[in-house]
Amino acid sequence: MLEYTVNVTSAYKNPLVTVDIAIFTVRDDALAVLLVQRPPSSDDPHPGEWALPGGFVDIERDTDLLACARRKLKEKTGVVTTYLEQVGAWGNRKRDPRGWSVTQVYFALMPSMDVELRAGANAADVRWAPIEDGATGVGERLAFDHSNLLAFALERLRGKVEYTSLPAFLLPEEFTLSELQRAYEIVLGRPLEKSAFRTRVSDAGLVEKVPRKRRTTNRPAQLYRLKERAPVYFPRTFSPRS
Amino acid sequence: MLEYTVNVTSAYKNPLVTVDIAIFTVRDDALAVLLVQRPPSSDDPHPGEWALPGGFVDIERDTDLLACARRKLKEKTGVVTTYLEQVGAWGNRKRDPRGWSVTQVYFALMPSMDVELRAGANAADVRWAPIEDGATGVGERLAFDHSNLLAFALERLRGKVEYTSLPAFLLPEEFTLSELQRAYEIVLGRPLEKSAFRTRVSDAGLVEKVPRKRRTTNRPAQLYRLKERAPVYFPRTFSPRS
DNA sequence: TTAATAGTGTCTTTCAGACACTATGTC
DNA sequence: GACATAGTGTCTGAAAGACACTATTAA
Repeated sequence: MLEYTVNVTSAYKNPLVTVDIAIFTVRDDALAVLLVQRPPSSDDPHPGEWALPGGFVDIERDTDLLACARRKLKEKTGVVTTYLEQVGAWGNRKRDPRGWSVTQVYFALMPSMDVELRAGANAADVRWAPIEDGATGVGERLAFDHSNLLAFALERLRGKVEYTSLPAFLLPEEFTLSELQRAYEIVLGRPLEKSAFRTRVSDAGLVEKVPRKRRTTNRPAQLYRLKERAPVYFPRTFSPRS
Repeated sequence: MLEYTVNVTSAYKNPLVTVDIAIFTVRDDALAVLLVQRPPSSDDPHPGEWALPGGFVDIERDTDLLACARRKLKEKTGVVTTYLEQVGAWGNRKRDPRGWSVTQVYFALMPSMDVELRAGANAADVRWAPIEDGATGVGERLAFDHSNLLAFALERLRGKVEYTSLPAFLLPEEFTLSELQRAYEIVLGRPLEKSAFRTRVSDAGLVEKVPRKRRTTNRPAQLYRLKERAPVYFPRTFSPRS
């Protein structure tokens, strides 16, 4: 019988591994990110400060990294099916006072109506924090290096919005094209031209009509839903960057 | 009967953390990736098999993840300054028989002339393995899940080549525009149109002339070098994908 | 009828694709 | 001069930007 006995020193020298998630939604006509407040007085670092939801990988419960991220997402929001994407990993000796640690950062997109916030264990409070147009984060400094992690997640999100259908995942299942355009504008922080936007969306085959209309105080708007669950990539970005 | 006892690290409930690197270069007019052979008989898993270079994060020596990747790169190739980018992280219970493990995958680009291969500790042999046009990896199956990791690294590389200057990092410091175009074609696996390519490169301000020419058996070609160390992003992809 | 938003058509601009053309070296 | 590769010019087509225009409902 062959044993792979990992020696104890090696185990000690292994970094800590966490998963942190930037959960985005659109609320009050603005992009918002979910924050949790760390327990006010405890042995954990940064008591009482606000942070991205996350925590240690549990090698008993989590079969893989994505499952770990989904578990944490569900614990805070109750939401299971949503868009979830890995942003990157940040690891060094100093980011966590408990030792050399690596965090796997994800971002999630969801319609705000789906969400029932739950503080749950390990969190004193939960809230949506708005992100100002063009800002790289929320108004306050977050625990650990989470302000930086949020800035990276935002940068990735804004970058991909230029050429993908990601903002559709911020909306409820059925939406009008004006609502979709508004979601793009909120994430990008700049207005888009209506005609070009609609041609682009329809050329990409992103959405399909549903036999309903949104009725307000004026002309009703056709409702659509996503044709595919997966994101769609457009042939070009919205406006050349250079 | 071969049995992997439940590893000691489980007791600490923390995953193992490794860094693996897909090091790419252009050799013999083809894209190639660096492989290392695992020691033929040892207590380590997958003896004698070929794998991407990598290994455990050393929390004593490595100040952060990038430093860890640079250390491993230098150990195998002697190269210090090169393009290095994080591709993503893969972690689950089964990928390493020693226990729940997470690997941070990077890819590196370098001119082949810079490289002096070194097997070093922990590796029986080192070699460049060519990647066929359009293939998702090398001809053989790699140790662990490294065939998958390589496929992801390749996908990322090919994707970014559509709209960035990355192939320039596969070339020596001075190069002709034809050589640059060839590097793009090798990575993309398809021919590009000369005129469009040159307009694009010059519009992007990617390169600058050096006062030398490459002399062969016909008209000499102007030599160029990168204007910036950092990659340049083009306003559009080479050819629309949809 | 008016207000308000939904939705379309047309012209322009930008840039890649195709391809022919000229330029400049070696032999 | 022949040949080979370097390098340019011109036309076309695809898709975004700008902006005016029409359509449809509630009140």
